Amino acid sequence: MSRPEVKRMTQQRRIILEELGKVTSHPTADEVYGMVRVHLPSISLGTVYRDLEAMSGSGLIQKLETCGRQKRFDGNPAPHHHVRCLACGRVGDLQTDTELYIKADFDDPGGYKVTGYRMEYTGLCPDCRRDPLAI
Amino acid sequence: MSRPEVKRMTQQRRIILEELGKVTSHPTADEVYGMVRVHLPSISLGTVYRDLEAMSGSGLIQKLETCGRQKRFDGNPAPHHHVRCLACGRVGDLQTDTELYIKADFDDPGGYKVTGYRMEYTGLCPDCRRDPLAI
DNA sequence: CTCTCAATAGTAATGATTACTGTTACTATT
DNA sequence: AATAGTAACAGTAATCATTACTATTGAGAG
Ligand SMILES: [Mn+2]
Ligand SMILES: [Mn+2]
Ligand SMILES: [Zn+2]
Ligand SMILES: [Zn+2]
Repeated sequence: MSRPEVKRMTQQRRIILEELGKVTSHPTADEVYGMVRVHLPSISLGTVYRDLEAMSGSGLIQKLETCGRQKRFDGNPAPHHHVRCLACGRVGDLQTDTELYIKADFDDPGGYKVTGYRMEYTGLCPDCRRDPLAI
Repeated sequence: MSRPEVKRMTQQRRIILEELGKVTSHPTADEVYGMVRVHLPSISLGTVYRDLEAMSGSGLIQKLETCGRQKRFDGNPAPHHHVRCLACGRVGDLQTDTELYIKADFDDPGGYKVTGYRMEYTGLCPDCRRDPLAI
């Protein structure tokens, strides 16, 4: 439960940040690895993981813990909502005007202190809409 | 993306169901394995995984895909909300009266068809409230 | 420019889950 | 009751994402 932070802006971090800024696709660590390797062929996958973790800890990017197997990352650090495609796992941005007035910060009779919530919309991405395979 | 279902109520499934009904703790597959082994020492962990998957597919139990590393299981198939402790990962039931009127089933300009949402409250469990270690 | 230690590449290890494989045991039918 | 068909089983190997380790490099403060 530690929070690594960015102390030095290395080549690796600068390029990861740059590449993440170019897309709106919320890539996985592995996908970021592929994008960055084009410009820095010797980068290690471990570095990508470590840097993504550190930069999200510092608020430069977002780590999306969508309820899939893999974590996804977002170059846009501003808070906003996301939809996850139930068929292929892709994640998209969602600008919903529906205000979420969810009563967080309350005591539950069960004894839990509720301080927040995590919300994720689900649905179908453009591609899977027209070809709805087994979901 | 297949959905295995229960066609035969075996010893293994009956006992898993029984043990899951005794607790309100939302155990992981591994914890269920421990509970069931007391009554059925020769059961295999793979069987526990398969049966939990099959019985949640059939609606006999719930699979909670809380955004932690491990899946958790709930003997209560009725829909209700959950809190996850940010310190230890434990999951509790939450009876919140706050009605969630979230506009699902709409089209996003991004092209996604939004059909639902997944919601999870976060906070601190009774134990971690009084001893707030590094979160 | 020099020094320090944060960060790196490369690789091994971990941990949860899933797949495989030969065997067992429900269930329906002769 | 014996037979057949096949769902489910135990045991084990494999997968996959992620994290840890270790010797080496380089960012950036002074
Ligand atoms: Mn986003
Ligand atoms: Mn529950
Ligand atoms: Zn899709
Ligand atoms: Zn706790």
